[in-house]
Amino acid sequence: MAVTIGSVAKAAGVSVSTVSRALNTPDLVNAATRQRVVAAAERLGYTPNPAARSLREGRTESLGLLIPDITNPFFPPIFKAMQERAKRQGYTLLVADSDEREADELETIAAVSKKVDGLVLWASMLPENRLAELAERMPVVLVNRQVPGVSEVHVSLTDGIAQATEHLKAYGHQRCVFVDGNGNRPDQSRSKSIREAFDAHGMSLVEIGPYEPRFETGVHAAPLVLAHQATAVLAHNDLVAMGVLHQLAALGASVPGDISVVGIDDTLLASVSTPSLTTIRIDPDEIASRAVDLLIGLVHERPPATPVVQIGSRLIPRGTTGPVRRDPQQ
Amino acid sequence: MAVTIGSVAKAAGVSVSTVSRALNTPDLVNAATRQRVVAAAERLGYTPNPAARSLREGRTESLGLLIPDITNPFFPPIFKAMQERAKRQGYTLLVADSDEREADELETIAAVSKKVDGLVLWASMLPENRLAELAERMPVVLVNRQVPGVSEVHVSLTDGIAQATEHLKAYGHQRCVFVDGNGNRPDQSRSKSIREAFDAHGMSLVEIGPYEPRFETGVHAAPLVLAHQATAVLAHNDLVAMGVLHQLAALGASVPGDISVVGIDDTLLASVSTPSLTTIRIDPDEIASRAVDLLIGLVHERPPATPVVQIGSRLIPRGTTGPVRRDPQQ
DNA sequence: ACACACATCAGAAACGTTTGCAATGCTGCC
DNA sequence: GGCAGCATTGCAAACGTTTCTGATGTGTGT
Repeated sequence: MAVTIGSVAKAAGVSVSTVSRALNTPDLVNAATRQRVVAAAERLGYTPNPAARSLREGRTESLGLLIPDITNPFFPPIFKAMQERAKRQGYTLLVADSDEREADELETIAAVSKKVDGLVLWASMLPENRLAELAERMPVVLVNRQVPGVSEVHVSLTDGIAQATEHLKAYGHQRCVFVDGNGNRPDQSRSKSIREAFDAHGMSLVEIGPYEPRFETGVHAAPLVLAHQATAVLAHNDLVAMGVLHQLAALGASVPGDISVVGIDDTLLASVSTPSLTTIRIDPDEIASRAVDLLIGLVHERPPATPVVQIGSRLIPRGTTGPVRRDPQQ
Repeated sequence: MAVTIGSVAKAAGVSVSTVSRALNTPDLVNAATRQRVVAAAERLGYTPNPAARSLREGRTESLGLLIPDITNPFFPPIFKAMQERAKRQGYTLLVADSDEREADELETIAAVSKKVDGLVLWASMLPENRLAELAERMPVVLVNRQVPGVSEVHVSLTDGIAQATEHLKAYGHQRCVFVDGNGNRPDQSRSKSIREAFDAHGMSLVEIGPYEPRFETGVHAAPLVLAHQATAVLAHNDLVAMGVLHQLAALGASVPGDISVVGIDDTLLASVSTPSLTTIRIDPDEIASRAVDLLIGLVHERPPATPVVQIGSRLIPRGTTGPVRRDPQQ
């Protein structure tokens, strides 16, 4: 039924081992026979059975990517870039969505780990010892989660936030609200960077939250921004910023006339909103490349040069930030 | 190194075949030995090697999903639902993004087809004969693409568009622009349904396009809407609608005061826009369930009851539609 | 007591591939 | 002319699993 290496061997009048060599290590076989073999393989439409090859080789030529929620528009471009990057190096990328639940994450890892040669775990919620233990057994690259001894790609918002702070300061803003949407996740670096940047610039920061990073969180935060008499909002991500934007409009506050809004992630949402959203961009291609290359390096037993790779960020000024109103019409 | 069925056998003091039976067909083994086996398996943390199992069984317990562009916010919820549905039936879902290019699609299918038991192809751009040929070789379910003899899930916009038309008519709209963002894809049913619905309600329809389904398409279309003196816009999808919304605001037209806007797909974009976007909803869970169940049926040699499954749609009225202005202030 | 069914388990084959090892024939060198 | 070495190829093992076949023992009915 299916066309195996045996069929090709028979068609070309050689043994299976010769077929295998002709296709994998062409130098080891006579030019004439090689040609017969590839012709036969071509004619029969032969492609090797990956299960058999995996079994023999102990490698699957696949990588796994575990993300909290593919529905968050931040992730699709990253997935796409990783898939592209992996494909160019001969790997298939297997994504799984852990749905933000620790239990699901464990289950998914169990289901997927044997089908791949390595894993990229994005903002894993698993306890540190489990991650360390997993990394013992197979190549693992963490993103936005720090565990001693495990390779990591870390997205640093420091630059982007510094730029956002300067940007707001230049527009005359003094008092800003940060809507923390980190929920109860382990990585607290986002709010920490923000606190430091505002301190450094001598600006006043009101933190509200932490809440879940949802649109409704922004909706909920909007009246608080007005109540705190802030003139600018920095949201945990673009989605939350959209909620703020939406509710500010409903409350009759104009953006950026009355209030400036800054998001984080530069997702599709930011570029399609009205007005378009000033946000802090994290380059998906860069994260994808670094994470995939790091992981493939680990698969090939090439330990990383540095245990943690830093990814930068930068402000993308757009339509939701502007000068603070001199004479606020009450 | 790795823990195989052999390790478990040795640890439990039985043969490999007994281990296999104890885990797969427990009825065939004595209760006492079964318990010893499962205890040993548990203790060693044994999980079967999927490559070996696939090789032996000829099945991979995986399904493939090929979509044009995961970056389109319509797809993530569908992927998520399909993954969930597949998981519950013991399958892993492998997604691949064909990036809207026919060449990539072929290549991706080649790379993925041997790793899965069946494929869901979303809006495939491949020629009919290739699809028919592929469906000969393996279980295939098409979505939004019709090929005789191949199973299909078809999203019908008929209901949703009819509702949208009535909705606009009730608000007094007479003249509407349809922004066709179908590009050069094979499936023309979207524009056809719209034409028919407007004809049936005696409303005037101006079609512009076809363009690619991008935000910029909507931006480009916005002034044309005003030029055509229409009071409503129906966009090919939510993303295009967002472009229209954005540019209408830039042109000083208020929504829904001056112009009403309707999208299609009910993506995240629709719910987070300001004002929130009236759109036609296609239930991702329903498509996902039907497609996955259909495909798994085919994998198990259960031919579908009907060759093509229809999925409905309905209007979700939100903030971008309203009554046409009686006295248009020039 | 004997045949027979049945429960329980071990052994071995098979899935498709790669690769170590050995066999063959040829070349070239002394 | 003989022999070492090399190019070329086939054979067989191995990867981990499932399942077919058969062996062994136990109980049952006559």
